[in-house]
Amino acid sequence: MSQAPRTQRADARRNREQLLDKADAAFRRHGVRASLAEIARSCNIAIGTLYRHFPTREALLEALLRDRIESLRNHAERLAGSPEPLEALIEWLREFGQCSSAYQGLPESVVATAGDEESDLHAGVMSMHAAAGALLTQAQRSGAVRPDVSRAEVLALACGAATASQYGTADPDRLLRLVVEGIRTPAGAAGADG
Amino acid sequence: MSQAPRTQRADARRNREQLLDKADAAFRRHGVRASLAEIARSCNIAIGTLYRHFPTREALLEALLRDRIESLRNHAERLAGSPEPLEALIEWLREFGQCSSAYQGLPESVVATAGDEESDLHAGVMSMHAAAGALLTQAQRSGAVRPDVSRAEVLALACGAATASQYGTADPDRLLRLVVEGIRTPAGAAGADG
DNA sequence: TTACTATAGTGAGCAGTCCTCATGTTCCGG
DNA sequence: CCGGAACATGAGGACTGCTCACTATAGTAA
Repeated sequence: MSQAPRTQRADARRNREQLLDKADAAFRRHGVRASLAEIARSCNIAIGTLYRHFPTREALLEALLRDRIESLRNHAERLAGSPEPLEALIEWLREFGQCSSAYQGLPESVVATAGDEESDLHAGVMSMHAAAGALLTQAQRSGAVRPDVSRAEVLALACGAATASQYGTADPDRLLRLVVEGIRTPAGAAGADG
Repeated sequence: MSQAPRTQRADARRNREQLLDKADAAFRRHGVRASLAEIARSCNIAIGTLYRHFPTREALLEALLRDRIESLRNHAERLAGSPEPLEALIEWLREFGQCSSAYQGLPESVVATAGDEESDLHAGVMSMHAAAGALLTQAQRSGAVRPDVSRAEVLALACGAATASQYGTADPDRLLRLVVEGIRTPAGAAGADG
């Protein structure tokens, strides 16, 4: 029973926060394969402590991503019902792209992790996708976006554009706008096809 | 001067071929970080021999890529002057996407390597880009593609679409077609803007 | 065939990484 | 101040990438 301290000890919480902070920086700089020992070192924390907080690299990534994914879902829900569905979709895809390309190798990692239904990320990713799907459907109902593109296709294109923009010198916003041109309803099409 | 054997020894050439063959398979299965020791083992060749032929992982990748890159350049040059410039561009971008996404992590690797002007790949990649640029220009002159998209943007989009199609369930050809929709001249635009 | 040697092959070993766990330390409620 | 649960520690085992001193062989010439 007991009144045992329900909450984390103060030093542990401090360490956890610091680890997340430095891990984010390291993943941004070196991609998802950044050295965990280096992250621990940059916090003046022993490697064992890092593993106590985050038993695996994926756990650390999950912790970093959980907030962002929830934030993306909330953002999508906030944009639902916008009077300008296409602009809303673009705005959301821009943020989605930024998150997707924050760490090199992240999409592969997320797909591998979130595909596992046991994963903590699975549910979050699923509901984020659902919220994004609502945004897309809305833009399609408004007539701005072609009805024959799927949620998976739009997410893949936005993610691909954001990731690819890092390979070279292309501007991510510009690539996203080009992608959006591709999924818009062509000028002069009114619904029925030929 | 001397009559010393100018050419590679027969056993060395055999080993080299076998290494390239198995390395291609390993990179396809596990991405560009596949275990080199495993590749050597699958050839019944000592790890030192692999490193004798290919001093670094990048050298091995370069050897695998050189042919493909030259093939892409030749393909682009063959398609130059096609009576259907847009179809030609699409056909080439499809092959480009397939090559780009053959190994997981390849685009990052190629960009890092080819960006170095000392690299053996640099010149090949540059001339391939030039040939692709000609294809794009041709499609733009024909009026099929918007004049305001750059070569780098088109390559980035094609590469991104091909790569992203592997993250999920999206069909790479379908994504490429959507990308092409985005760079086409909008229906009902005749040059001057508003 | 044999002797010779440049070329090629070998794999133990170093260095770096991931992760574990037995041990030492610290916070916090009483 | 004490007890002990929670926490931190870092040496060490297992693995991987890569090196290099040594061995073996292909190909040449006598």
